[in-house]
Amino acid sequence: MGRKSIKDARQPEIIKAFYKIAKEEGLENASLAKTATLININPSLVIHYFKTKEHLLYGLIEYILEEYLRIFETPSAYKNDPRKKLLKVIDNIFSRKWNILFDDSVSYSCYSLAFRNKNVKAKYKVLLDSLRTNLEEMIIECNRAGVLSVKDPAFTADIIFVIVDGAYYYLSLVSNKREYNRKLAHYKNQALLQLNLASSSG
Amino acid sequence: MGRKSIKDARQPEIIKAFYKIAKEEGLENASLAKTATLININPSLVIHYFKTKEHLLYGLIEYILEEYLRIFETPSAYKNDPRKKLLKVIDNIFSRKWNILFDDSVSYSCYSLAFRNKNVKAKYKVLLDSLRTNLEEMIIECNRAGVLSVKDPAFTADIIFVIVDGAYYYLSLVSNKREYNRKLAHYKNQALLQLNLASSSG
Amino acid sequence: MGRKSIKDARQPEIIKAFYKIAKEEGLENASLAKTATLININPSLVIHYFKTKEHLLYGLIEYILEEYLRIFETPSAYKNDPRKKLLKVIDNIFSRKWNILFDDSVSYSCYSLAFRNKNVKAKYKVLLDSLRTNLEEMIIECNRAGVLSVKDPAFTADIIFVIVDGAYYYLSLVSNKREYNRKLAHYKNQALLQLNLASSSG
Amino acid sequence: MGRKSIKDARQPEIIKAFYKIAKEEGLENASLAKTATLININPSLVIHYFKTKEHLLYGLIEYILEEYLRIFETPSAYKNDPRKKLLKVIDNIFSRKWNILFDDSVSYSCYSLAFRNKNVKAKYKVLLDSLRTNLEEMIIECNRAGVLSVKDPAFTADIIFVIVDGAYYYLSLVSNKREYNRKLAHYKNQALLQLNLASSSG
DNA sequence: GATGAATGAGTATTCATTCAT
DNA sequence: CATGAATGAATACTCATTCAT
Repeated sequence: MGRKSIKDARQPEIIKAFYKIAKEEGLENASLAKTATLININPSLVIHYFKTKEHLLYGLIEYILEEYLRIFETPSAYKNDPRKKLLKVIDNIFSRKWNILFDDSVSYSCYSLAFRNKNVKAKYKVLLDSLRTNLEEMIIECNRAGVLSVKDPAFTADIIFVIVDGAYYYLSLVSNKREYNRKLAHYKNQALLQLNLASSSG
Repeated sequence: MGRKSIKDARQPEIIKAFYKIAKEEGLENASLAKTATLININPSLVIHYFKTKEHLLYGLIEYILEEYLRIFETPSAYKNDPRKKLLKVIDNIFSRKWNILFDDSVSYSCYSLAFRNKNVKAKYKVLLDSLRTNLEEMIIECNRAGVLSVKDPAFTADIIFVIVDGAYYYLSLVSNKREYNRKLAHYKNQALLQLNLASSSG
Repeated sequence: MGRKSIKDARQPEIIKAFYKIAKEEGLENASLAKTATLININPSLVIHYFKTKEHLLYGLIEYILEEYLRIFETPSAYKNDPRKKLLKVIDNIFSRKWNILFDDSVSYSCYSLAFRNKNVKAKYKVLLDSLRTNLEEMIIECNRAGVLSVKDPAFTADIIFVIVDGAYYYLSLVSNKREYNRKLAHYKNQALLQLNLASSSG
Repeated sequence: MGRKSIKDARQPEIIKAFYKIAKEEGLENASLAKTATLININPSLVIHYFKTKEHLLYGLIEYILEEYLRIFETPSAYKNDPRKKLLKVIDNIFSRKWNILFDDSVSYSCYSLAFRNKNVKAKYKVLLDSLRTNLEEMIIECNRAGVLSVKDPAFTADIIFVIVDGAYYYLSLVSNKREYNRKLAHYKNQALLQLNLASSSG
């Protein structure tokens, strides 16, 4: 029944190339032609796989959002220790690691599309809610295990991510490494405060 | 100094037109041609006043940042009442009013440019610092007047704006009005908590 | 001769789809891709059956020309009455029925190709001559049966189709139904005049 | 007040170039790029003068239709001789001269657009009506001068153009020169018959 | 018979910009 | 100050077609 489809391999390849261009030159300057050139294919092949640039963009957004969720990846050794797991996630969030993922113009450019595109808006809402729900569940687990006693896990998870998003909004502008780290520690402490886990200082 | 030059009148006119287009179609789709058409002038005239599109963009960013600072406008009647003034500003920030100013794709698109453009990055840093400093001074004034006793006004101002920025990052995606208002109230309360001014709940 | 090949079924299906697209969007905008999409097949399959787009176009033209000749279809009851048959054909020609077949952009677009393509030109010449010869034979039959006495049947048939083609060239532009019908009646009468069969008026 | 516009010179230049390409390669293959190349300008300059290809097409159609009306041009010496003028126009119409103007794929391609474009349809209707009205007036003048006594000048003018249009529809397919001329003479005679001016034969 | 991969040329149009007037 | 001429590069996308499976 016809030639074998290699969509599963090609589509991510193209999306990643598109992402790379967008990172380097800005989403607004990322074009089908540049993307195709990067991976040595014909521009019309990009269209073949995504129909329109818009669909490629949706592909990119989905890719980015999936990456975001990897923040919850923790060592399997922590499986039975909800407290360790939670702290590890908090560490992940307030590490340069996530920052690298998060801290680029592409995600803000994509986000800005949400204001004019319901599809994009919905995708981002799902992501931000997923982040919150995942964290909430981790808090609940800690409560259940008796290692934490947070009154309103849902709101707590919410406010933590509010702090995270607001924090990086500011930190993205900070070039000075010392200032960056000091601020980051402060913000992290505020997050831990919400869990009654803050260090004495801050 | 004589008569005002036409330049002084034309430049803001063009910037506002550019902003309007950017709001409606996205910054990435805002062009000199569209801008010129909107105010019935020749595209060359836009170049005449701004040299390049990049300079027009800087004009837009400055315009937006100036608008941000209007959040601190309070009735002159409050002049001698630092507490009232502070609360009014908090009200402003957590009102739909500021949201309308803030809550559009243009500011995020401009912000995203900061990652690739040091000039833009610097401008945004100055703005975010100004917001924080202004608020910090208001807190200090309240402390001095004895109506507040905040230990670290600088950090408090900082964290309040972190909450604000994170709050709107989430709220921009919320279409449901009730959910929106409930969340907004929560976030506002968190800000007031930082000032030891929160209502009992939250 | 055994089982019909799929080719015999597929080719007309494709031609009809191509025709439909051409009707709706104009021949110049009809593509293999759109044709294939319409009948849910792969564009390559169209090429498989027609080798090139040009051949598909020839198929379309042949299809259209065949449709034209259906104007001579008359009820079998008229078989032995040449006068009735002739009048029926004249009726067919000057009815909306033929118009619907004839009155679309596709036939004129195809016709226009005759100027640059000898193949197309020849096909159209054969058609127009066939139309004339068929009518001529009907007139001769009427002459022979004594119900008509037309001196030059060949030229009469010719001039009748000249009137028909010229008539629809004008009528295709007439939107007003009353004007359309009045003109059509006039032109029909002119055709009948050529056969000495016109109504008193006109 | 700015640079002098040369639209009046450029637009017709571009239209003629577009027409030339359309004649040679067919309207459906005439592109902005080819047009620009022909007259050594940049494709975007064509857009500068016509905004869209559609508008260029309208320009072309108007140009063609204006050319059509030149069929009524007669030597000024005939000014006071309506009979001579009328016969001259009939001569014009049934000469190769008009044929050259009329007899190409472009006019039929343009005409075919009328079926999907009200604008084009209206333009063609105006032209065909103008042709008829002009001829009608010439007949009336002849009647008044006593050199003709045509009962229904309007319908007579109409039917003459019906014959003309139908005639060229057939003749465009005739390659054989002798056949072409014989037919043309026949058709012309039919037109003259409508004016009671036909030669004895026919 | 039928599909999907892949190409390369082509399309109209938009864009920022320069320069002449 | 302001317009219009002109350019050249870039854009997303469509197209017919070839070839592998």
